[in-house]
Amino acid sequence: MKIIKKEVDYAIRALIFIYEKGGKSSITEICRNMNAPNPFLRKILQILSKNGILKSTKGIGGGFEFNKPFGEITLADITYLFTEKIKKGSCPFKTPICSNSHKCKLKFKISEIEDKIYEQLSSVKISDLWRP
Amino acid sequence: MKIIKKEVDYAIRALIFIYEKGGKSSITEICRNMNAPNPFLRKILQILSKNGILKSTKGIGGGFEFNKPFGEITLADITYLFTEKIKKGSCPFKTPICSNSHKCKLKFKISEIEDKIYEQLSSVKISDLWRP
DNA sequence: AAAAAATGATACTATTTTAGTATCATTTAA
DNA sequence: TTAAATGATACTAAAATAGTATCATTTTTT
Ligand code: FES
Ligand code: FES
Repeated sequence: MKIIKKEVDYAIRALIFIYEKGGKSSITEICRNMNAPNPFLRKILQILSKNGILKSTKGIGGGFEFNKPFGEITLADITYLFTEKIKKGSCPFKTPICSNSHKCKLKFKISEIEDKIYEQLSSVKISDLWRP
Repeated sequence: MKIIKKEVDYAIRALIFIYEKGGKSSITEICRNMNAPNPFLRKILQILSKNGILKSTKGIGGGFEFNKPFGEITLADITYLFTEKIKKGSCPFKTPICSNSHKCKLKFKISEIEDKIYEQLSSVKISDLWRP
């Protein structure tokens, strides 16, 4: 089971790099220092920007900086942006198995499972990964 | 996040069908009654057979039957057969993030997460899905 | 005003994983 | 001996993930 996508991986490294740089950096600079493809990382940081984790400034001297304290960002915050969440109470099968889908316990179990995943991911801060 | 793969989906339906048929059935018969492609289901049930959930008999009148009581088979038992498990203590990132990977907490958190997933899936029996 | 250096938006392509097919071999009952 | 089943395995198709390309917009510097 793959829990961390490539996008989340890059996003986290980029955040750590920006933090090390004193809180602000540009795609070009980040990519020079970590092994990520420039346009891909750009797409990723744009998503972090649109979702309030970073904020961006255009033009010369611009780049990305934190919009939320580094120490408060969790793995869940990042993962959430790149993975589709299961709708509560929707059947995980292509066509429902249960004859009385109304009484089905699995549907809720499945979203409980997802909740647990996020609960765990929420307990890990990006700053916990940085030089532990 | 997708938790139930197509193979798991088909496997569960097939098990329920076999159970309804009195404990034994053949691929041809199962496929006539549920909407799964014959050679794909065959590959799936072969895996259940090799892993002690079903047992098979060849030749005319042959087919698949339970090797383990229907009521004891859990969603975890089936999922387990079709998804690669994370190795305990392996870094979830392409290249490790932590400078001192020895002290890394995330590595273990990630396998804890997987354990929780299986814990939840273990609590759902296939028979729970059958006409709940 | 113009050029340069940054991000924003978005459509396209490649790679990998998941899903499904085809085929030949083996077993067993009629 | 043939038909009806599974075993093994290599191949192909579809979907999801990963990555590229390009043009637009903003901002600073000259
Ligand atoms: S209705 Fe889908 S598993 Fe119960
Ligand atoms: S060593 Fe990989 S996240 Fe810590």
